[in-house]
Amino acid sequence: MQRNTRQRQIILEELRKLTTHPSASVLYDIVRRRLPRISLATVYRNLELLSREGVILKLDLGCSETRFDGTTTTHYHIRCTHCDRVDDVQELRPERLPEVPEYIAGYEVEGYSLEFQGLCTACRQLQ
Amino acid sequence: MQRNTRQRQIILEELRKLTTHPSASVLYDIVRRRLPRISLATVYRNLELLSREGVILKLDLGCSETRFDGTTTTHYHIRCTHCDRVDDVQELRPERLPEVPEYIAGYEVEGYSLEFQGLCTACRQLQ
DNA sequence: GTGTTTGCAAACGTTTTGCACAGGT
DNA sequence: ACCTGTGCAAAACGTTTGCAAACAC
Repeated sequence: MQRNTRQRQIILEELRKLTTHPSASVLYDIVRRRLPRISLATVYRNLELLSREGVILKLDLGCSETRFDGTTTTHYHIRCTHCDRVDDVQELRPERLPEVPEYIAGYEVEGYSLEFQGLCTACRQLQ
Repeated sequence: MQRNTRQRQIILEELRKLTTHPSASVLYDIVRRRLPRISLATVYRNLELLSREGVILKLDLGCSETRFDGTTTTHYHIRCTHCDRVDDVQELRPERLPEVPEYIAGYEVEGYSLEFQGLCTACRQLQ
């Protein structure tokens, strides 16, 4: 049976406050303000557990660190190729989403991931 | 000015022989049969250089290792969630590919990545 | 009380780097 | 001759693990 620890509560609470799709270590720095003795391993373990349970989303975008999303409703992301900022994509017309055949190349298809890349407003101004 | 070394030639040649989208270390093991003294760092450096030049493709799929593709023509991939095998996707109707607006969420869009996941034939039979 | 979760430190797997030497042009 | 590229070893990086103590239930 799974337990409701203070660490897990606060990790989820702080993740849900953010729209920035933080990495484990960014979230660790934030959570540490409320739980100064928490360890990075605890953050990793809870993010793993919460995403395995479908409470949060683990985002494997093209950047070095895995990012996390407190929302699990289907939506897409765009990542800045310059600063690795990640934002939600709202303006996708659903009729222009990929078709998902039951089988592709002999595989039984389970799903797909779609991620946009671009230059964010801030980085565009630096160019 | 860039040089045409034997290591670089053979790395590219062996990558292009494969349709398996190998990781750096898998390709290293193959290249080593022809160049026994080559180092893994050289393989990494050349794969990085070749992909930066647009000669090959660096695939950041959801698995632990980066995979490489000797082909740069636009196509998509499907990865087995069980064994991490990666195959090319042929059967995508282009009218059901994502639309790419010029701007999304304030970003100047550069492109997108689309990857399918599923169970390959071999892994399906083990279930 | 039991069994899950924690903090810590150490290990892990992948990728990158510093450096002196080798080799392409 | 120059200066890019190599092999090697070590470091870096993000993440996971083993363990004894702490804590939720």
